[in-house]
Amino acid sequence: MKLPKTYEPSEYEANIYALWERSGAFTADPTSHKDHFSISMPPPNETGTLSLGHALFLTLQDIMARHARQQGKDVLWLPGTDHAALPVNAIIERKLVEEGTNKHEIGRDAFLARTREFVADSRGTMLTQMRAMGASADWTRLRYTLDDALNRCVNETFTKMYSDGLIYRGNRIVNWDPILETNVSDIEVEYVEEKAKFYTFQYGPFQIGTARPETKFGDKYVVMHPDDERYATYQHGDTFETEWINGPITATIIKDDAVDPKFGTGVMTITPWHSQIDFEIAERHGLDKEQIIDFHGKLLPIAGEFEGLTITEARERIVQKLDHKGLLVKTDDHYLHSIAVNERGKAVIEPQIRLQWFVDVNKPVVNWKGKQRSITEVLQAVIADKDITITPQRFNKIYSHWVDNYRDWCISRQIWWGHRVPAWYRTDTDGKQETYVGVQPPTDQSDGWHDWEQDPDTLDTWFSSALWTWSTLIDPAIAQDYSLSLDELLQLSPDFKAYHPTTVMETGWDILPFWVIRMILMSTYVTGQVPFKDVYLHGMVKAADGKKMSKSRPESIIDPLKIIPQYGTDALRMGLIMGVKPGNDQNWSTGKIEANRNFCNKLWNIARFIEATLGDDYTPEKLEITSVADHWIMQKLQQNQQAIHADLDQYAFSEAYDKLYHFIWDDVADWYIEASKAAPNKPLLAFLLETMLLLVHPFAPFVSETVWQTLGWEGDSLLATKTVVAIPKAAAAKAESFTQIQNIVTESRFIQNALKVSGVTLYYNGVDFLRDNAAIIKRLARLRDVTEVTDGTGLYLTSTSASCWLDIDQATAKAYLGELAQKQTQQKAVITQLEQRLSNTSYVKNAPHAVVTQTKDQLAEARQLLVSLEREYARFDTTA
RNA sequence: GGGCGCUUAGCUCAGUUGGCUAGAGCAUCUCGUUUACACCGAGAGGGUCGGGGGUUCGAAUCCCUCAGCGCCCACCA
Repeated sequence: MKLPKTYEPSEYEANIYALWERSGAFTADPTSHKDHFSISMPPPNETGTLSLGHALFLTLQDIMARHARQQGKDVLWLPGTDHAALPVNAIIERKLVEEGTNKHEIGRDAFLARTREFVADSRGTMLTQMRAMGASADWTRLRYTLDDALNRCVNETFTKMYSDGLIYRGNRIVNWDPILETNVSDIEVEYVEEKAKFYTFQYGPFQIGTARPETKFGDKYVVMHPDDERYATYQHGDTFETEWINGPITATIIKDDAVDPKFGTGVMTITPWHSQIDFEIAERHGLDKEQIIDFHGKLLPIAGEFEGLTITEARERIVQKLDHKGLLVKTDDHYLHSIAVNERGKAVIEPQIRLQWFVDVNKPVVNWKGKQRSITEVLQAVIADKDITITPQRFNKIYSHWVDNYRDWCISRQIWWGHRVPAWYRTDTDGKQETYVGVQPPTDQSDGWHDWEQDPDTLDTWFSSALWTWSTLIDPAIAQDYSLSLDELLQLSPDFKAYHPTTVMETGWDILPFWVIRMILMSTYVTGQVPFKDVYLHGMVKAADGKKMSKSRPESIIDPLKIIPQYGTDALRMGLIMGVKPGNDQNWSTGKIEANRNFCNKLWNIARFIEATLGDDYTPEKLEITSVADHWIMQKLQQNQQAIHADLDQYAFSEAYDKLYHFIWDDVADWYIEASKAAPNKPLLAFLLETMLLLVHPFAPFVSETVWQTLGWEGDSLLATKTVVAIPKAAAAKAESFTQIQNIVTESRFIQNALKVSGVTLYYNGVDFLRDNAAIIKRLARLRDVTEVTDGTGLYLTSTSASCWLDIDQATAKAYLGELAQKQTQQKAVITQLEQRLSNTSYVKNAPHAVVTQTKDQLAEARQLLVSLEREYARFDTTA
């Protein structure tokens, strides 16, 4: 015996993984004549550690990749990491503060050197941990969002979009984080409910409500809905004088339908510099905009005596001052509103107007299928035209909703870690400014002009992530040749030619708007291709109580690296996909992991049994399907293999897993292995094991490969690189006989259990398949014997048409009358139901023929069973 | 305000275009240590599929409605 008694995953996993990687089993070959299959791995944060979310996506993508390899495809699963600009930048800034310095003191170059050092130290951690999950990724093609080639792609794309007018620079209102001192995109902002005070002030003839009096210094426009009857006497453009915080001001009346007449007094003043809505109103009417709060969150000189105070410091004092002036009308202490915070760091967002770079999503300059369209039009078209399908389907709606509400994407960030905006500015001696945008820095020097200076900002991390599917396929060596255009780079890169569009994008539904939509945006624009044909979205793994795993509740976080040594990676993988629907969140449950640890053990022991049965001196023999059990298991094997592959082709992972689990545990272990103990078919057992290992492999690669390697039936061959084997055809009639045997065994067990008897003899009268399988039945039903007789008394079995009975004396058997009566009642109910259905002419007329036939068969079967039951019942009733 | 999802056994969840007596894992109860496995085997109990209405020969599945839970988006002057 080569297989030890128990499977200890931790003793094998690392070695098995090393064996795979060393062998090149995961290395893609773009020159292969096989069909290509490709997945871009969503690049995790390079400084992160493996979470259950990572474990889930690695499992799903690994199943896809391994399944495709088994189907004989050339597979590229391209791994990588993301530079995660904002969080990494924040970590370094915090470290600097802890050291008593800051980024401005040490300067940009030192800051970047410091950051590079930090990420280099931590990047390996994530890569090692991804391997621990068994990920069959092509590590020879590992990419990083800050690779030189990717940086070139970023600059090329930016330049191309700039020249097409898809990227512009403008003064727009942005979500400003005064703590991290950068702006963040709309979708990185989250809202937190907060109870606040809501003040109503007298403002000239009007009353206005606000929760933010500290922004009101510069307010000189009062806005109301044009149809609001209460203010019909006031005309758009009218002015009036009023006393305000720091003395008298002149205010102008503006009519705009952005105002909700039902809210408060239906009148508001606006602060265009610090509110999205106010900004839009100001834009519509060409109004002045003034900055009130600086970029550190402090009040500017316009606040007069309040200058330099923070928002919270100033608020109460301003209210007091207005109160003293008699302008405070009322205060509502129970006002509930949402405040915007940055999801990274949770700092309160202060809208600010800043000169930023934006992607224009509405300009119709993208060439898609021969037409000039806007980005949003292309994004809608790829779904409408089914160039891309999303699983589960319901996310189509969510996708459309996002795209319909897409606003210009602000792509510049005021942090240092990341791809720097490829724009340079210079001024001449008269102060005239010139902008240059290009892949490489401008080199010209002209008299009368100052030197070029690069834009200090970096790009949103998602800008480079959006290029991921194709930028990672560009040959890094070719990318160094700047004489080539971006299009030439793509066309000359073998990986791009072979693997793009990628086959499928597997990721969490939460980053559909951040990433999936933007990859489609960039890929269609730059390459003219969709980035992927299918999108598969998985759900979140939440804590056992159904709430999010959160750093604020450390006890809620499950660390996969603690689960793996305890239960094995395979158990974790299968536990994460068991019973989980695409796009649905799941709650963590150790029970599922345990169940799969047990499943691995079951598989291991099936292998041990087969190994022991074959014996050490076993030499391969020709496969022959002989017994009814053989035919039955081969039929099951064939059906399950087909069904499991079909499920996997449709990304129905939990369905495929469920079939696999029950085939192996119920059919193979509980029936076929047990039957084999009476009469083993060695070549068939060997074939069955090999086929099972192949079926299990995508789900549980470690245990399956460990068994395969330990047995060493084919020398050095790897299970990971084997392809699907054809299953020889079984005879349906013989397989059916085995189900008869199952009925006999099950009923015999049931009766013995119910009557608390054991070691009973089963008699039968002239039934061939019973004669042939007497030993198997005896063993499985734990009978004393299975004997052929011509006649006799006892308790007849009712679940089979075969004539057989258990040798149980009348007195004991009488106790079974109750069971028989109960079964009769059940059976009569079934028959009544079926008869009613068939007597319904509409049913017979309307239901599909197959369904009606099925019903008739069921009825015939049910009647037959009832006859048996009644006969048996009568026999005892009369002899009693 | 708009949208999406969920509500099925004690618990966690499957149930693919409507069609076997609605399933799984865990838990529970009974029996059992037979040399693959106690991380085991055999057997059992347990659900009027959230409530109500409708469509249909037929509804857990489709439609309407109500209730509860969760999430997303917008707004919050």
